Amino acid sequence: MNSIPEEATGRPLRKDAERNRRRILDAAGTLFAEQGLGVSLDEIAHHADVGVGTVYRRFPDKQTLIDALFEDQLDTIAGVAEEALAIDDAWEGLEHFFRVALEKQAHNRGLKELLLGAGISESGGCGPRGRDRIEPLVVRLVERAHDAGALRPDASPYDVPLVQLMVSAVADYTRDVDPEVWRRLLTVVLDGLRAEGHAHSPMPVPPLDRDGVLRAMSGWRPPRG
Amino acid sequence: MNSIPEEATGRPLRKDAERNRRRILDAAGTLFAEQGLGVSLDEIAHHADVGVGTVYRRFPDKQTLIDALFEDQLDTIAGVAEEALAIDDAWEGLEHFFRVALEKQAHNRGLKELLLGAGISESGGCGPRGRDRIEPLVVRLVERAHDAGALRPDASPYDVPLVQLMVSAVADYTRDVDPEVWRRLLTVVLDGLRAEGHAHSPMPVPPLDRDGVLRAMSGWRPPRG
DNA sequence: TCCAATTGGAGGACAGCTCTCCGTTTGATT
DNA sequence: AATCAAACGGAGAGCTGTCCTCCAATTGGA
Repeated sequence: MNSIPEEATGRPLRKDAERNRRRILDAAGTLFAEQGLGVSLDEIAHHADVGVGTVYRRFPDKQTLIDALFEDQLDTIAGVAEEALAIDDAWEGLEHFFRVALEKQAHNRGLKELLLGAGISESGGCGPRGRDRIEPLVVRLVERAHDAGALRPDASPYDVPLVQLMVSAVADYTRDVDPEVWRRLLTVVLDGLRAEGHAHSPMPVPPLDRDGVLRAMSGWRPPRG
Repeated sequence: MNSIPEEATGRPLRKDAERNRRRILDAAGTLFAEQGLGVSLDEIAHHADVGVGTVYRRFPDKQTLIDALFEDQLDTIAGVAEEALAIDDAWEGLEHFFRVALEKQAHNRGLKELLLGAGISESGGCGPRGRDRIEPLVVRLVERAHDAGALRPDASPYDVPLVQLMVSAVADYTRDVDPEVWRRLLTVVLDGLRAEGHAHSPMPVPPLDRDGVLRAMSGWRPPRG
C-alpha cells in the first residue's frame, strides 16, 4: 500500500496518527482475511484498539479502506498470472496459476470475495479494475495450453473463474477443519481439465474423515440471498 | 408433505384456512428454492397474499415451516442414492447420483443449504436426520466403484460432499445467467475422478461467454461471515 | 343468525450496521 | 513551559431488516 504516510495535504501525519493508521490497516487485513469483507468497522476498530471515530477520520468509508488494502493484492494475482506465462511448459503454467492464485484465496477470504464479486458495494469498486488486468493474461494462458495440446479441447477460458470459485468454495467450507483439503479437489479438477492420455497427479493431502465432514457441516452458515 | 389437512386436534381446518396453508407452503417452496433459506417470513407471507399473522398461526416458527417442506426432499436425495445403487455399472451409478442429486440442488437453493449446513439454526434440525440415511448409501456407492476399478484409487467417500459443494457453488453463482453451466464443471470433475485410462465425456453444454461471467460476478453478494 | 375460527398487518423487541458528534487528550512547535 | 491544532474514543443517532405478537375486523359454516 501507499507507504508515503501523508494525506492529500502535504503535511505528514502526526506520529500517533500514523501509528493508528497502521494498526487499523493491520487489523482490517487480518479480519478481512479471516472472515471476509463482511466484518464491521466497529469490529475492526476494536481489534485495532482504537475508537470507531479514528477509523472514520482516516478512511471516509468502508470501501476506501478495502481499496487501500486490496488494490495491490489484486496486482499480486495478476503477477501470478504473469509468472505462470513465464513458465515454458504450458500445462505447468496453467497449473501454477491455479495453485498459487487459489493459495492466496484460501488464505484470504476477503480477496476471494473481491475476485468473485464486484467488490463489496454495487458500485463495482475494485473488482473490474483488477480483473481487466487479469482476464487477458488468463485468456493467453488458456490459449497457450490449447495450442500445446495440454488442455482438453472443449475447455474455455471462461471456465477458469468457475473453477476458482468451485475450489475456493471448498477452501471456505473446510477452513476451520482442515485448511488444505481443497488441494485434493484442485488435483481432481486439474486432472479432469488436462488433455486425455495423461496420468493422474497424486493427491497432495489426505482426505477429510467422517468427523471432519460433520464438523465442516455444522460450522457452516447459509449465505444471505 | 402431510396431506391430511388437520392440526393436532381432530378438527379439520376451515376451507379458507386450508387454502391459505397451501398458499403459504407453495410460496415458501418457491422462495426457498429461488433464494435459499434466508428469506423472511414476511416475504413469504406477502408472496402468498396472506398476512404475516396467518403464517405464524399455521407454523409456530420458521424452522417448523422448513421442516414441513424439506423433510421429504431429503428422502428424495436418499432415493437418488438408492436408484444409483440399483444401476449395475458402478461408475454409471456414481455418475447418476452426482448428476441427479446436483440437479435437485441446482433447482433448489434451500435444499442445497439444508444438505450442506446443519439446517438453518444451530439446533441441527433436519440436517443430521437426512444425512444419516444418505451417508451409508454414498459410502457403498463409492466402495463399489472402487472395487470395480472405476474410481481413482485415492478418492475417498468423504470427498463426495465436497464435490457436491463445489459444483453447487457454481450452480448458485451462475443461476441467473445460465442455469446449466454447472454441468460442464461436473463433467470435468467426474473425468478427474474416474480411474485412469478412460476417455473424457463430452461437455454437455456450451461455456459461459465473457459477458456471462461478468454478469454472474456483478450479481454476486458476499456471504455473511 | 350468530360466533368461533380466521384474518391482515401495524408495530414491539431486538440485532447489527454505518457513520457523526463532541468533550477530552496529546504531540509538536515556539 | 505554554499553547493549540490535530487526533482521540466511544456514545449514540439513524437506518435496515429480522422474527414474532396482538387485536379489531371479517368470514365460513352450523
